[in-house]
Amino acid sequence: MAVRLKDIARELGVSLITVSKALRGASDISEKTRERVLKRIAELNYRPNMLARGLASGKSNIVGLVVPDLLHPFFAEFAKSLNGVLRKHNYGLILASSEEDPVIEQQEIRTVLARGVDALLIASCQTALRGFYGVEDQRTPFILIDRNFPHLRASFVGTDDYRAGMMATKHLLAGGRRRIAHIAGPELSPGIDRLRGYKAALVEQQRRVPRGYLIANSRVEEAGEAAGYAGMRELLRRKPRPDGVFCYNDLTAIGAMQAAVEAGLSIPDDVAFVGCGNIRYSDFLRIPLSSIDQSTGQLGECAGDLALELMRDGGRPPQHIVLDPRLVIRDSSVTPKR
Amino acid sequence: MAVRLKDIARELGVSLITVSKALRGASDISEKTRERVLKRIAELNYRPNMLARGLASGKSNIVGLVVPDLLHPFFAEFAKSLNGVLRKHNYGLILASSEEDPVIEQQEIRTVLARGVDALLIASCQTALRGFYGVEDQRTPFILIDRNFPHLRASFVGTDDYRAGMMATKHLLAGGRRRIAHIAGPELSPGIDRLRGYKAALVEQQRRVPRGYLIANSRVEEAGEAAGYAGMRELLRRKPRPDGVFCYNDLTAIGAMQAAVEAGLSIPDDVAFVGCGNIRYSDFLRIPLSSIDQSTGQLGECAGDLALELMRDGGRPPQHIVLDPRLVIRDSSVTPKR
DNA sequence: ACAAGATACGGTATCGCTAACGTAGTTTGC
DNA sequence: GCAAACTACGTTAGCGATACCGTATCTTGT
Repeated sequence: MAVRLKDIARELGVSLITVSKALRGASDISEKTRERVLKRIAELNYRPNMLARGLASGKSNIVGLVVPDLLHPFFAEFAKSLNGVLRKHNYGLILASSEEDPVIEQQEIRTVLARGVDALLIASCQTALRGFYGVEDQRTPFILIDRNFPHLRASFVGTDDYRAGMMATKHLLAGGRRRIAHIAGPELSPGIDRLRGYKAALVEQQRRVPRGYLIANSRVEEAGEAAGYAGMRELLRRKPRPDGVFCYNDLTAIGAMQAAVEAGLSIPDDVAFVGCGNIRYSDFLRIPLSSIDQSTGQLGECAGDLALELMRDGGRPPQHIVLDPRLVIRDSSVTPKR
Repeated sequence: MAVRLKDIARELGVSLITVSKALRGASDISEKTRERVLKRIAELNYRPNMLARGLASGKSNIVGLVVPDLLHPFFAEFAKSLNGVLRKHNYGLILASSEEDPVIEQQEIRTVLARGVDALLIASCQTALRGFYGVEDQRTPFILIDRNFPHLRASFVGTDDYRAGMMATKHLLAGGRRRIAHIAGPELSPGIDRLRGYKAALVEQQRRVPRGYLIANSRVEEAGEAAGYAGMRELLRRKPRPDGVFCYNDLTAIGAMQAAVEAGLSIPDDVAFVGCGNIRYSDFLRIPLSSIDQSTGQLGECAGDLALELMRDGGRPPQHIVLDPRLVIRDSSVTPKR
């Protein structure tokens, strides 16, 4: 097998302990011995067995991430930047996907915890808080990402979705739209809060939230385009039809725009669209999509930093990090200047 | 801390070994005892400590995946479907990203191996084979994905990129294009093979590979759009300018099309495009993009299955799994019927 | 000159689990 | 009726590292 501390120790005529200490930069070791050991360690390309170290020290140097769908650009980007932060601090990342299924999610959480992760990040798809029994009573610090549970005393890193919904809707109002619809997301905090923001923006401008202009999206996020397409088809049957649509996310918006174009409408003249998430491709779509940017990369970094903090000091009280969304205006909501 | 085997054993008045055996379904245990143990295990919501199990058994039940960029839809989808296969067999996934940097890649490979993964999947960004010293001489089985090293005796799962390049180019030829350019990818097997396929298709039709129609892409893949944009700008300066472009991948194609549109050209009438990878958004672009589909999800499954095989039987010789690409025709290469 | 502290190193006992035998007690074959 | 085989369970030794404490040697202050 691989080289072990014991081998190096014997070779160098010192004890295993001394090698271990040199490796970890302990203070009670002479400069000379340390160098001698480190030199040999480098030559042999030795790497400590992290399983053994984890078992002995109680620290695995691994963080667990449970997301509903890796393919979704939001989670992919989040995972990427989280990973970047962790790598710099010598933490590994163990990844699990729940496929938007609360049952799978619970299993995954259990197995990830059994692997002894030092912290757990979860974008949960539990609609009931109960799913979190078993995470709470672990010692392992955990952080909710993107999707919050207001009544759970836990750390959270995510977007101010209420403001996101409000900004999007206000933007449509400012563009002179009067009949603004919303294709909503699943009943988790982002969907709920964006919807609240949408409603609040309308109310603030003394408008009633129009009946029938609100499409509840029962499907999972994964089928974003299909849900958006179906939602828009429904909206197109309304009389009068909406002249602006705020969509739960960009995938939904893409599907919705597709339906509008197929119905012979012109975007944004007949109907304007705003999405959320500002995915990389928004700029290159048939009609470039206005969207709410969530600074996804930054969210990943924040979550990583917070995880590192919590691992250093487990007693720290839960923290909430909520980033402000930013509106990115493109052709789908504003007639391009000519 | 958590419940341990020892606790359950004491509680039930049996030995720790008996509990361990019941848990793992060993044969030398009575049906009665097994049930009694399993019942208690379920009640206590016990999960074995995987670090300890890994250390003792030499099997961690974890697979490592090293990719150049998680954000790239290809790798995101690959990781997703791989994860699906692994989950069904109770394997975890530890993820590392090299950010297209050979040095980081080597570090990540080392740390992942140090974590005792049972198998390692790598989409390598090493241009020199040397980067693979240290992986080879490990006992851990490993599989190259997407990017192959022809001279390395290793398992590989990926696309037939030569055929991909050939199919794309032939499709352009069949559409009556006569001046076909190629914006190439990095000098790794997919880029090299797609280029070879492109050349072979031209030669087969008795055409010379036109000088100046081949754009070498020195940048990393991540900057796909920018590279495509820059590449196309260069192609637009050629006289005569190309009437068809095969782009290394879809992101490159998106950037290239952007440049063409900005130059006032009409797609596909003035110039046709074919990409590769068939990303989810190809259908919704300004001009829907013809592309070579790589069955990415299936690749992930194949890689997962192969990894499981290799872990079961380490002595098995390296296997090559090469899936056939499939052409998906959209507006960017064919004038839509009216 | 000698107790007290600092310095550098090592021994022992885990961490939670599994592998590989051991060993009672029961069944079986002829 | 007794060795051989089978059944069900237990004992012992690790896996490769760390934590915690012990100890020999060297400084130091007064």
